[in-house]
Amino acid sequence: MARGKALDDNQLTDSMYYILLSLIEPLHGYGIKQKISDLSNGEIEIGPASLYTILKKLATRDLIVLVVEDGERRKTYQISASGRVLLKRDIKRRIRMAEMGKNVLGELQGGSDDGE
Amino acid sequence: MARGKALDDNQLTDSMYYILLSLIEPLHGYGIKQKISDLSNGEIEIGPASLYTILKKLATRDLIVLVVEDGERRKTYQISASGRVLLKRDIKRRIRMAEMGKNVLGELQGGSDDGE
DNA sequence: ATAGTTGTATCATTTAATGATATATCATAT
DNA sequence: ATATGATATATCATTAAATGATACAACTAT
Repeated sequence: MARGKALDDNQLTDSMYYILLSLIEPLHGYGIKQKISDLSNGEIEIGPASLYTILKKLATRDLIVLVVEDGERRKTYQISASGRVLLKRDIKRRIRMAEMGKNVLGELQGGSDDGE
Repeated sequence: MARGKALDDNQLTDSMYYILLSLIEPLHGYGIKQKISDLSNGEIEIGPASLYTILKKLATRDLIVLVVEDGERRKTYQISASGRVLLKRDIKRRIRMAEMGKNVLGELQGGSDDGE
């Protein structure tokens, strides 16, 4: 996605989505990386560049807040109230998109091919 | 999304997803624009720059094929077999992502707040 | 004829994400 | 003690995706 669509349109990129989901509970950067890997069965691996870049961006937008439990070494974040609202909205958007896909495909194919 | 992740990882960006969905039936560029607006209840509007850029990219990747029914003025495309496979895979991916979101949120909230 | 819609196309720009790289701490085995 | 690997954060330059702006032509209805 480009051109600031992500937040201008109140949409989340996949990476932001995963990170916000991970921050439902307080967690620090490296923990997020691991949680995302967990949640996705190792399917998604987010590197440090993406992680800390996005973390900073989300904090600037007040979608997450710094909790700073561990003083120095770790920076613990958590999703904010507005972040939670945006996240829920995005889950619904994603459901709508997937349903749309199933409908369009379902309309002209009984089944089979790649398996439903 | 950046760094060629979209197709290297066999993932579709939102825009590519919408366009591929529209091309389940043969359609030309401008028709795609309208169909996407239709499918999304006017929620998504894709401009010419995005549309023709992505169309070209999808054709290069053989995810869509040029049908050229209308000789000159219109260029009619349709999704290819491999495009259909990729599309189905992506629908499943999107379902998984949304389910993941619902689960994470569901785990620690009875309901309410922004609605289910 | 002229205004609006249909239709395709490209260029420069903006944003997002990543690879590479750097640095420091902590735990554990040798 | 010290070397190795995991934990932890951070930035820079680069690559890729999407878009705004713009251009141009044909068709349609007034």
